Amino acid sequence: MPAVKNQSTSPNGLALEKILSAAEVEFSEKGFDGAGMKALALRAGVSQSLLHYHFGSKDKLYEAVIRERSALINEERLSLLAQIDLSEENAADQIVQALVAPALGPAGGGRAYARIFAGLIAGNARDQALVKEFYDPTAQKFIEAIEIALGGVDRVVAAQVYQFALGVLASVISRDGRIERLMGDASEPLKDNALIAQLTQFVVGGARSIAQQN
Amino acid sequence: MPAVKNQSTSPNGLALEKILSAAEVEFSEKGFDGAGMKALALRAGVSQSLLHYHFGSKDKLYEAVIRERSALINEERLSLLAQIDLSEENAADQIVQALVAPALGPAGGGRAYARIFAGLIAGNARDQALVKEFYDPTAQKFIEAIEIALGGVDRVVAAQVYQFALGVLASVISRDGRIERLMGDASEPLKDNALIAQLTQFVVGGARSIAQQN
DNA sequence: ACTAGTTGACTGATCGATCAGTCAGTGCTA
DNA sequence: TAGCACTGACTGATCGATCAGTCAACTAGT
Repeated sequence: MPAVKNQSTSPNGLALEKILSAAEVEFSEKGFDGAGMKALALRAGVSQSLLHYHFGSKDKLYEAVIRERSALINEERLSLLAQIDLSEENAADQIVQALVAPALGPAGGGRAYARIFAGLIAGNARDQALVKEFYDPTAQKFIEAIEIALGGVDRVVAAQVYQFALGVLASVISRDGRIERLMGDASEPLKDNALIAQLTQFVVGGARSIAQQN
Repeated sequence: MPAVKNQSTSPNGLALEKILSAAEVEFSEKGFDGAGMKALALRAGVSQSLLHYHFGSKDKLYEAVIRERSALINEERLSLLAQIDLSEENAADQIVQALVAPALGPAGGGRAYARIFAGLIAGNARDQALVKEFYDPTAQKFIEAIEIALGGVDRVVAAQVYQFALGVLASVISRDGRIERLMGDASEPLKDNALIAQLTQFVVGGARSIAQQN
């Protein structure tokens, strides 16, 4: 059992990547407990044994999926965050977009992110541990930026705003057709950039509303 | 198999209620797939067979849990909503509180609600069907109220605001200790009423920000 | 008032299916 | 021939569900 090895390098056409992407879909659709190693292997087009050969256990495979996706998202988030001039007028808007866009964009793998959200909200212990390890460091950076962009608000307020913003993101990340249902007949929901713009408007508006009364 | 029968009446010390409350806890902690009928029966202090005797299947039992809890929450929400004068200045604040407070309060059974959120965000088909049946009608009423309270905004905007508000609620409903972690050392998170107040401030601020630019 | 018949709540045993995980062995490459 | 990727056959455990059957409570007939 070579454990995980082969992190992301290699020019190979190995089965590792097939497994990882199949696992991401499977876990996203069924959740950790709902997903089965047999079905997962079938989707990846490899034997079930190979999953254990490469990753050792179901838990490890799940962790590998989260690790891989979080690395992509965090990289893009921090890259966008670094380009922001926090003294600018609309710094807060840029911060929110840096937080939100990577999760919704092509590199985002919204499905895996949705899974993490689901696990968190449900209070699942496994996902909590993964979030702490893979997402907390980046979250800290964003909270510090929010402190400044909002005019030097308290850290408690900034953390609260960050939490709220994630909640709004979570509400958008699952495209389940409910919003269309609730809007009724002829209306169409916002798409992509327009949705991100409105989301940002909402979060920044809410944040400023909180900030100015504290 | 008497199916569900005994909806809520009866002065009995029957096992039905023990099963339902045990199921609510079990499903909340482990999710639908993670929860086991054996463990659930053990927690309720009855035989595993009795679960099938009363509810027929695991799916039906899950549905019964959601139905019971959603009835309580919807009742309280609609009751609070009916008391609001939509022409008042702070009608929007009252609407948000009417939406949020029942889910966080004692009658709310925040755990079960968190589960529903989790399923929705994860895109689970089963939970989507339940939400459509048990939560959509109340949601429609709230969206109509938001339309008016925000000064006659478009229905699309009102629905979007409702969705955002639910997301913020979801971010708060799971007390998993992350917010404390992100705040750092000495700080303490908001509790109960103060939290609801800040949540409301955020949502209404965000909603107004969206409304006035459309 | 006693009993036979009926019902409903509930249980222990057990079902086939499926679960994650193991292992000996095969083929390919260096 | 040594090492690596990979597979098929397999295991014990656990899953949700079904079964026949027990037991107390209630009703009806005499």
